[in-house]
Amino acid sequence: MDRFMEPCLLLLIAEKPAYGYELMSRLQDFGFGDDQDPGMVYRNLRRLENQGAIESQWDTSGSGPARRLYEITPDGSGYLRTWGQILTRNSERIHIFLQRFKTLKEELV
Amino acid sequence: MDRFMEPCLLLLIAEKPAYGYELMSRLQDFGFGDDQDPGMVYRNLRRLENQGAIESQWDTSGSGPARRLYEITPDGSGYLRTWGQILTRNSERIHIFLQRFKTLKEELV
DNA sequence: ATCTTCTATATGCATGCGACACATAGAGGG
DNA sequence: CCCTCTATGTGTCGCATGCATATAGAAGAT
Repeated sequence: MDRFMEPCLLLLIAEKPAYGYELMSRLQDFGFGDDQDPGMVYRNLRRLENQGAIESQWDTSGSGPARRLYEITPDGSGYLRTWGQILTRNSERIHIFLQRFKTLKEELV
Repeated sequence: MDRFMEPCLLLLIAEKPAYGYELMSRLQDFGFGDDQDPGMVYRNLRRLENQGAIESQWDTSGSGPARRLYEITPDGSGYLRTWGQILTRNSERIHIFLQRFKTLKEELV
């Protein structure tokens, strides 16, 4: 899956502003492992912020170390819609493959 | 799409032995561009052959430059089945994303 | 008091794929 | 003789991923 984490993070943040550490576990909804590498998550968040898709502010309230609260921007909503189109297309391509693969297997019977 | 060309080439060759140049255009079935980069195709074929998934023999009959005829091996059939599982799973993950994305959009109305 | 664990964010490095350009070469037609 | 089509490759660069590692606050255990 190519950069699949990016649209998932965008969607999760669009649903509800969130922290990086929290997003790490919420990514499991989309089939990411529960042992998800933190590095990937934070790097993706950093890139999205550099692109202007999300914005963050430090949150020092609550216990434990300071954490960044991420929110989606209007630009980010646009990126998310684009990702929706890309993934719809990818889903169609995979579907074509799987259909043809299934046909091939049946012919071998 | 991550390495999506590899299973597509395997499937096409499994359906019928083929030449690289021919496969370049047949890849369009799976949404690859008609201006497909030859480099990627030949590198993928080379890798598959190194992995033992396919075998080739030079074909000097016919007009034009010599060409390699690729055929799938038993190992290659195994790889193809594995790819089928991987892509089924990826398709499910994308489906989850698209469903949730759709839900989010509807809530915004 | 100190040690470990949990929360939370971040960097360093190696590897490998993809995108683009470029190279080589046989065969046929104008 | 040049151009185009067929056919198979290599060179290079950027970037994403995977794995390890660093930093640090806070809470609970001994």
